[in-house]
Amino acid sequence: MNDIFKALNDPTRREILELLKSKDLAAGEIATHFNISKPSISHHLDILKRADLITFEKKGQFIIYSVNTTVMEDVLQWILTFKK
Amino acid sequence: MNDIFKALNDPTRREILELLKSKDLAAGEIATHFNISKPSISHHLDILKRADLITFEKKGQFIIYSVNTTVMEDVLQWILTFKK
DNA sequence: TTAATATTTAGATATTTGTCTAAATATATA
DNA sequence: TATATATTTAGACAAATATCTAAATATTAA
Repeated sequence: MNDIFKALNDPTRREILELLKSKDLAAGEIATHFNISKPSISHHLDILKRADLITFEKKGQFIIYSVNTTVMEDVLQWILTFKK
Repeated sequence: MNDIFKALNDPTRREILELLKSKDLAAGEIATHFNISKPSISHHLDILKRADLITFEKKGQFIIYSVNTTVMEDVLQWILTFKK
């Protein structure tokens, strides 16, 4: 849970998740959406990976990333405990 | 939204919210639940306040804090956009 | 008014974080 | 094999963060 909130606590990472919401993308394609270097994006992807918020699959020389909605469920449940 | 995720990205602050979920509490009462100095707790409360995740009311020399569930709704909606 | 209690503000410091460039690794293509 | 492309890893650095102690502010009670 700590890793998840940590991962969500960055606008770039949240935007990456929004991008992946509509379409799986390669790391490079993700990077082109931001004015940030590829190594930095790679680092953000790593943090999202550690939080299990994204999954990836190697396709030749590309690495395709997808959002993992099952982890979102955990956050959802936590939030819901505050609704009365 | 940035302020909310920032506020949620700390185990102490999340625990403060959980405490307030069951009962409104004074700043000092909140502080006794942690092995952290009162000024540090005050700082955490300030961050939660800025995110509008808690509200407060002055009662004599005490300041009573409550969780604000309406802001939780915003996070909830954001998370829900990932559920298909 | 003076002393005690509750809380915050100020200032300092060590740790964490986001970013960069340069280099390394892996795969595909000529 | 040699070269180009895709991505990550390593290392450095500035900015943000969580914590502390000491001091300031506000309220209550003697």
